[in-house]
Formats: sequence, C-alpha cells, structure tokens
Amino acid sequence: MTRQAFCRRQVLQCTDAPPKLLITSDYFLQSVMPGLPEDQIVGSVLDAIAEQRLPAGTKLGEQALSDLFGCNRANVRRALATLAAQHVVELRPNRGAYVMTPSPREARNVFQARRAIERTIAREAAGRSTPEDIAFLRRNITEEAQAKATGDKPGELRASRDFHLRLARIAGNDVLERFLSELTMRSTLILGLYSPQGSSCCAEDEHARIVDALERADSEALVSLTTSHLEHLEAGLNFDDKPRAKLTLEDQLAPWRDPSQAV
Amino acid sequence: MTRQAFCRRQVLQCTDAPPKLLITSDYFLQSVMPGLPEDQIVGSVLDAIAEQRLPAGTKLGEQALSDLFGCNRANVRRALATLAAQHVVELRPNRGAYVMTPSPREARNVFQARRAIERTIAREAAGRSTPEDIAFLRRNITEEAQAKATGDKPGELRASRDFHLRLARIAGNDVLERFLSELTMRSTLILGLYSPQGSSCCAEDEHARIVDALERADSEALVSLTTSHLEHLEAGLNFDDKPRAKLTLEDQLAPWRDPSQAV
DNA sequence: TCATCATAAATTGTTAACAATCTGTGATGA
DNA sequence: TCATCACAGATTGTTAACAATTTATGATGA
Repeated sequence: MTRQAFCRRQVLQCTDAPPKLLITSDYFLQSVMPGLPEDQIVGSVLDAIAEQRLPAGTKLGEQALSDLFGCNRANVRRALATLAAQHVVELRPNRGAYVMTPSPREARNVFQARRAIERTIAREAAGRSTPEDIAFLRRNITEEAQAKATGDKPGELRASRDFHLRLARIAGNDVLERFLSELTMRSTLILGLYSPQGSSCCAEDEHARIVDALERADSEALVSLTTSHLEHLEAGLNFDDKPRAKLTLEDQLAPWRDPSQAV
Repeated sequence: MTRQAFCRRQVLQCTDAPPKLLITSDYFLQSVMPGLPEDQIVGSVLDAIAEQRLPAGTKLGEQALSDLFGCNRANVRRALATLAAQHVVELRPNRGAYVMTPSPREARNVFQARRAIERTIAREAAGRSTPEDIAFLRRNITEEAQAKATGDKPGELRASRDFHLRLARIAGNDVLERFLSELTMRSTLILGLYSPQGSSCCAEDEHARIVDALERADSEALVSLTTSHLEHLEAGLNFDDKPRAKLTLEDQLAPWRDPSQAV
C-alpha cells in the first residue's frame, strides 16, 4: 500500500469516530455559568491538553469547535488567538490551528523556566501556607497515588498539575501563577512526546516531602526539593527517539505531521 | 535607512497627525512585509505601550484601530484577544478594550516575577555573550544616556527595554525571553503610573556594570547586579499617591478612568 | 507502478449587515 | 439645583454569505 493511500485510510478512521476532538463541551456549565463562549473554549481546550486527551499536533478545526460549543466561528477564532498567545496552540495561516508540538530545545527551555519560577514560588510559599493548604496538598497526593494505581493517567496528570499550581497560589503571586499554569500545560505536551510510555509524571514521595517542608516553613529545603523534583522530571525525558504521540501509531501517519514543521 | 530608523520617522510623522491614538500604523511595513494584519496591530500597540505613548487606561476602540490599520474589525478583535492574553490590555465585555492599569499589588508581583526570571537569565547569559553582544549593549547604554540627556523619554524607555531583552536573547531561552518581554511591557505601564515624574527608568551605570560583569563572564556578579538593579527600580516606585498618568491632566479628566475600575 | 496534473470538496479568511448594549445628552419634575 | 428618565448616537457582539486558499480525490500518461 502506498504511503498516500495509507494516509487516506487513517484519515477515514479518524474522522468517522464520532467525537473527533476529545474535548468535552459541558452543556450544563455552558448554559448556567456566565462565562463568555470563548472562555469556555479556551478552558476546555486547556483542560483537554492538561490531561493529554489532546495530543500534540491535533488539528483544531474551526467548524468542529463551533459545532461542539454551539457558537459562531468568530468566537472560535478569538479563542484560538488566545490559545496561540499562550504558545499552547500553533496558528498556521490558511491552514488552521494545531496543538503545539514542542521541540527538544523548547522542552529544555520550558523546564529551565519552570525551575526559575518554581524556585521563587517555593521561597515565597514557605511560611504562607494555611492548614487548609496543607490538607489540600496531602489529599492531592493520595488522589494522585490512587489515579496512578488505577491507571487513570488523566487523573494523575491533573492531580500533579493541581499540586504545583496550588503551591503557586500559596505563594500569592498571580503573575507567577499564570506563567506556571502555561508552563505546566506545555510540560504535559512535552511529557506526551518525550517521556517513556509508562513513566509517571511525578514521583509521589517527592511531593510528600515538599509538603513536609512547607508545613515546617523550611524555605531552604522547599527550594532545593522543588528544584531537584523538576530536575528529576526533566531527566526522565528521552529526546533520542523521534517524538511520538500517545499511541505510537496514529501520529506517525497523521497527514499534518509533515517534516517541514520540525523546528 | 534602517528599519528601526524608518519606524521612528514614521512615529513623528504620525503623531502630529489627527489620529487620537498614538499608534503608528506603518504603511510601508504593512504593504511590504509579509506580516498578518493582526500581528501589525499587536506589534504597534506593544511598541506604543513600551514607549509610554499609550498610557494605562486608554481605550482601544475597534473602529479607531481598524481605520488606523486599514483592516476589518475581525482582525482587530483577534489582535485585542492576543493582547488581552498577555495582560497588557483589559477586555471588558460590551465595553471595549483598555490598556491595562496595574494595581500596586500587581506591580509588586510583576517585579518579583522579573527578579525570578532575570536572575536565571543573568546566570545563563554569563559566558554566552559574543563580542557583538557586548558591542550592542555598550552602544545601547550610550543611546539611553543620549535619550535621557535630550529628554527623549520614549527613546530612553525603548533603550532600557532593549537592554534587558538583549540579555534574555543572550541567555538563549525563548520562553524566558517572551515572559520578560511581557513583564517589561507591564513594567512600563507601572512606571508610568507610580514613578515620580522626572525619574529615569534605569540608572545607567548599573547597566554599564552589568555589561562589565557579562564581559568578564562573572556569573555571580551578574546575578547580584541584576537583582539589585531590579530592586532599585522597584524601590523608586511610589504607591502612596493615587495612580496618575503621564501628563497629570488629560488623565484626571478622561471619562474612562472611573473609580470602579480600581482593583 | 509512479508521478503529475486538474478538479471537487472542505477549510480558512474577509466582509458587511444587523442586533444588542452602552454612553452621552437634554428634558422633566421635585 | 439636583436626580431621574427617555432617547439618540456610538460602540460592541453576532450572524451569514462570499472569496481565497488548501486539501483530498481521481484521471492521465510515462
């Protein structure tokens, strides 16, 4: 079978699956909550990426999104512009929007930025945590462990992300919190591309020790634990193999993953 | 004529013209360069903010922008969404887009984030600078001094911003560079609101000493000089008086600066 | 079989008209 | 004088149709 014909078959397989995009448009929230439609789209896409339901390279068609969320294309376009500004989505003129595919270099930069930001967050968070914060974080750790035990990868990723973002919240700096939010999103894409198949995203005992240090308000320990935690995360990446997507197949064959895109 | 010089000339030509918004729509670049219209808008607005031609609170009307740049409102809306994603513009539903007015709390967070990021940039930049980089930075310092001497505030701000962004470029991390780009923009808004009238944005000898340390590849000195430089900058802010705009008048009277907006 | 090319379908980009909302102005009445 | 209200103008939000471009498909010929 020719490569061309093979691609066609794959396209058919992909398109005939009822939910083309693994994004949940929650009609309950949509009708009840006051949020603007474009915020709904942005939030849903970010959630989907954060839980690796949307792998890198996925096309985000305007029609598909406007159908999913029951709004017009103008809103979709604004949402995509917002996502592109966060470097989570790539806008190719006349071709559409695609979930960003981070290069190895970009991956290193993202993790370096995370170290810079989370170090400061750790220093600031020490001594500012309330008992509620500690309780939240400990509960989060058990949640992550449970998700990992049951093979619930999205749940595991969500828990891990929530852990880091909660620390940012404790530190009390909106700016750093937003930067970290973007970086964790991009980290998820990176992990999806470059981390060995079954590897978990965070070693749980590291999170536990971070909470211990936080509870003791041990600023120095908190900083060094956070730093090494991120270094371990980055060390687990493997850039030698070609970037792959979740299921090892469907990606190599996808028509949009052309070589010219490589950065 | 260099592209930069051309842009500057355009600025002068445009500012004495009727257009209410001090944004230059460079028709030369617009017609020749391949950039999308929305990128033109985003770039021009960012430039205008970076040089304090657009003070905090200025309304960015859709009609005005689409007239200025000769494009349709759809492009303007996308551009505004991009600017809003960078927290440089505030989108108020049904009311329009306004240049962000940072609160004192936001100001502190921005500078804390800058310290976190620029420290890492300093550490990475040490030992990576080329002779061209050093030459650029020394030239930049004299440019800034000259702008300060001639009372060219926009030129001074641009030079100072270019200095910090060049360091980020030297450090070689796109992610940190983009974050810093956003933060310097917001810093300019903050300085416009909270810094005493005549104060200059950066002490020039501090920049000079930073370049010296960079040339010596003295990582430790570079980090500490950068940190203290930012601390001096932040220490020069005055949050006691009410936030004011550049010309002390035109702002107090402006209809859009209502008290309910204060955060 | 393979590459090239033309054509049809699908997708993105643009435009203009219309609806909804906000803002400013002036009249009214206490 | 002051507050309230209605109305006209201006601005933002939405929609649908159309144009431009890309992508998929099939035919043609070496």
